[in-house]
Amino acid sequence: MSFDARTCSLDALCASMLDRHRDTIGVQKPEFALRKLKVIVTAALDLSNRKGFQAMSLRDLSLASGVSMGGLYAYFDSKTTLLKMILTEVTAAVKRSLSDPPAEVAADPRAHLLWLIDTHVRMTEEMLPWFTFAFMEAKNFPAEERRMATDSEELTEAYLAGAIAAGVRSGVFRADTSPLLPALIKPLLQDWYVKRAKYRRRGVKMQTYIETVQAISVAACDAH
Amino acid sequence: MSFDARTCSLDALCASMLDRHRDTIGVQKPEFALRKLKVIVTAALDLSNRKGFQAMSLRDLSLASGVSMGGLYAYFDSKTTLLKMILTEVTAAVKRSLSDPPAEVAADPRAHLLWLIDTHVRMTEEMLPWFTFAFMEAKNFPAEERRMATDSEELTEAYLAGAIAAGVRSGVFRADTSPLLPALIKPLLQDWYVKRAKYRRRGVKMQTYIETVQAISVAACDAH
DNA sequence: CATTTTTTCGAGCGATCGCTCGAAAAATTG
DNA sequence: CAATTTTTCGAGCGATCGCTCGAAAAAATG
Repeated sequence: MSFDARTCSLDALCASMLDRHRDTIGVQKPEFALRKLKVIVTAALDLSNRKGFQAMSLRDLSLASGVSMGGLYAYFDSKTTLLKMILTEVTAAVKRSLSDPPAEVAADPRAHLLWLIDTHVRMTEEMLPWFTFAFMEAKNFPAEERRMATDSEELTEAYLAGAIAAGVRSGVFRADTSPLLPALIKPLLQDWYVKRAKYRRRGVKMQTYIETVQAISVAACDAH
Repeated sequence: MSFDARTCSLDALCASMLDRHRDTIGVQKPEFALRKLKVIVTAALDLSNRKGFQAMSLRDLSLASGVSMGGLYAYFDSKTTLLKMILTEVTAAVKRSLSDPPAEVAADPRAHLLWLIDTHVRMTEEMLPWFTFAFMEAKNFPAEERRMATDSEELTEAYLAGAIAAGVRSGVFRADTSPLLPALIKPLLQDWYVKRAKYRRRGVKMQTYIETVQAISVAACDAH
């Protein structure tokens, strides 16, 4: 299936969070819970992305979200749990969005590679604060949460590697394509959200960015 | 001049720090000061890169370096000053290493581009913990220090852009080379230190990495 | 509307933070 | 070796941290 932005909306992601943790979340009524959770998560991503997750105090979060200190703890039992909840949704969204390409795309390695690049950039654009949070903060996370982030990154790289390997086998990509290529396409994809402010400042359109990364990637492996 | 690893050693960088801040550093004798400063900086980079600069407490730093709390403040007057001192050395090292290529390299745009890539990777390898600190932590820095980091990044990109523009003018690079190319070579260079652990785990040699990034970059702009 | 349940609140707890400062230890000097 | 300077030390200060919990407010119930 092609990329569906609706499954990456704030609403959808918070609803999923609520569902995944309905046993530990103290608020019973979904309409109450969803409304507040969205406010909390929005504020948490914003504060974290500006000062770092560690530097975001729960008093900051309380003030920014308008939810009292005690109120916050109806949604998570520790600051680390909040981190894990957000991280879980990001990694799930990555897998959901990249795992099943349209049939006609999956059959064609070059199309598959182009599709992965296109979908990844669109997904990160849609979930910008989530990705900024999950992968720029990752190195300061506790061990278990850091592992979640790196596993998710390696999964993306594995999808790229799969498409490229298939292309090499079928002859549309050169046999001497560098084995480092999948690892190096990854930072090209990540730059869209890591340096988002720079590209915005320069007026770079998402479509231009996608096509440039696609061109660089294909030029590095295409058999001409 | 070509890349000189000696100017990027711990000794050289700490000596430079000492010189730059000799008026605010309370320890008079250089032999005392340099020895301790090296220990402090080494520990600070290590702790910061594992837990984040914000999360590194000065008590952690005191314990890891073997220098007492009070002793630390003979070298900086605040935690932010320590940050700024390290950042200053990194940005100076970038400018020093990349600003003047050998004459025969500067005259040839393709050689210049290859040289910038080679030199950047070698420099970041030599100063690995410094770069990890300066650019992975940057987004959580106070405004002024964050600006230092981004300015340094833009300087590197400007060097790449200069070499590529010269190549386009002289016809060795295609006229329709993407204007995004310099911005996108940057994350390829950064991946060497951002994901250093991954490349080490996979046994990727620095020379292989350099050559692959060079090949991808040239393939994206070469006139064939 | 009285009662019960659910949600929200924020002052307060112990721990830890960046940082200071007077005294001890070490090195230098005459 | 006594006197002086330089270096090192760590307990303690006020502020802030993550987190708790009993009470108030709001909503649902009968």
